[in-house]
Amino acid sequence: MTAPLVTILDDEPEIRLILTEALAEAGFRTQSFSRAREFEASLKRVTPDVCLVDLSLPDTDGLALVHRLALEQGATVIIISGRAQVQDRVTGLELGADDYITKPFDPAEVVARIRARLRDGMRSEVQSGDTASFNGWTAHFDRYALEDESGLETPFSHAEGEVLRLFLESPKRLISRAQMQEALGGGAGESFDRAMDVRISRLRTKLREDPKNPRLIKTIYGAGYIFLGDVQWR
Amino acid sequence: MTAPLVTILDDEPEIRLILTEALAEAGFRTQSFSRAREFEASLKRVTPDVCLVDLSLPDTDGLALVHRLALEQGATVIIISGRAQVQDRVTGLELGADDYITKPFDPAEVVARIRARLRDGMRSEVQSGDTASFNGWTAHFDRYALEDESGLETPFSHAEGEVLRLFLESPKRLISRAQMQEALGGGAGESFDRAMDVRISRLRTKLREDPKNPRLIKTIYGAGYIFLGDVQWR
DNA sequence: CGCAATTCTTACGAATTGTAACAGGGCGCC
DNA sequence: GGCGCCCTGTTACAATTCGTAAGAATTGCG
Repeated sequence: MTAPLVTILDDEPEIRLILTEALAEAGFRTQSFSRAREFEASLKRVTPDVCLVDLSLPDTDGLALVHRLALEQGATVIIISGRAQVQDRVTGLELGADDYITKPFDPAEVVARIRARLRDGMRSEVQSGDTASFNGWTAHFDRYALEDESGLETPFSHAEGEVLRLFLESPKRLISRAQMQEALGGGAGESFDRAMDVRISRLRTKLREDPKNPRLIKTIYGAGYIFLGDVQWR
Repeated sequence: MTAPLVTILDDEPEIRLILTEALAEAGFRTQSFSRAREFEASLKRVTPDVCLVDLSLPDTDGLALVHRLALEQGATVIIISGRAQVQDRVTGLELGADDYITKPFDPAEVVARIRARLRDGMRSEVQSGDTASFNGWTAHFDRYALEDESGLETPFSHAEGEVLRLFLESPKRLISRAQMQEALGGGAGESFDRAMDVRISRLRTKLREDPKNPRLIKTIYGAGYIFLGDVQWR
């Protein structure tokens, strides 16, 4: 699995530098161009996963280029432009761009928007199943199974998975009972909240927690629960 | 081909009105909600093509909702928020949102961004072949047969094919019973939903699933079904 | 009309989940 | 520390949901 390739087309060297650095740090491969000519030539050799394109180029009509790229070539195009009028953005998007970012921009947001576009492509492809690892365990939410250190899998149910997901989404943070109830069953009906205790109890058994000394799911008396453990989503 | 369905979740009536009008004019069907609860309930019946979600909701944590929608349900989510800080936008996008629009917004831009997201979805649906492969199997919908790894073919019926096609069109995504009934039987009569169970049961037999440990068609108790398996249409 | 294939309905057993009851332990108060 | 009250954990049981077998109804075809 190679890193996604992002190409940058902008005539300002400073912008190219900022973007190249930010993207490299985010784990992407990059190629940058200052002229549309060179950029289009390179497309004949490789197909980038995302193209960042500045509209105000000296040697071509940016919008026409975007149109060729997006609608004819089927590439994923993000426009980066100094023109911030709504009308500019609308026409850019209507012409086939997948996103439109205005200068000045924050590199972190550019990275986040690129990731969003890459996710889109994934969705139809191999779709990275959402799994998370923590302290020797691996939770496979796609197939509802908890994987041991040794690879042994224990299935968990939907209700258990909801609780587990909630914990893994905010580890090392106190989660109050009310929050939990709201996030899960839809706390409208004040059905006895003991259901939650049971869910957690069952989850603890599957995680093989020592009742006397829970290491992962800790109870904060009178406040809620807290999930310890170093979570890493994949 | 029916118009794409866009749902709006925002607690301000004025915003809902503006968006509903703009979207209707642009040719979309719309549904709007003021509470997250009602919104999530509706998701069990229909799957919108795009969800517009306001983050600052009175009755739930907007970010958690977005995460559930985007990663768990695989929905296309556009956040509309009053919080305009870069950090807010980045976390929103990282959590799975497909776009992030800040208030105040121009309806025309919202429409353009929705169209961009819909284009994305189309891109992968170009696959119009009537054959799909997954995990060693090949389904030939043109001649109603399921092909083995070894080339052995098992015929399947029309009803079985409908279910299989539904699964293969949205793999690795939860499909609620209601959605399934809508897609199949055409929600007419409230015929006893056991019919669906039977269809799925028969399909499972043809796929030689182990009843105790199904690998492809998984049941989510109280929620629906999910089809695992890496699908590729030809 | 008869036959066969398909599909639905019915029925009952199995799995999951919520509810209730009881046991254990923390925390304040004396 | 000891006593009670309240919060939490666990177990048992009931309600709901689901799987599948078998018979009934439907459809299609000759």
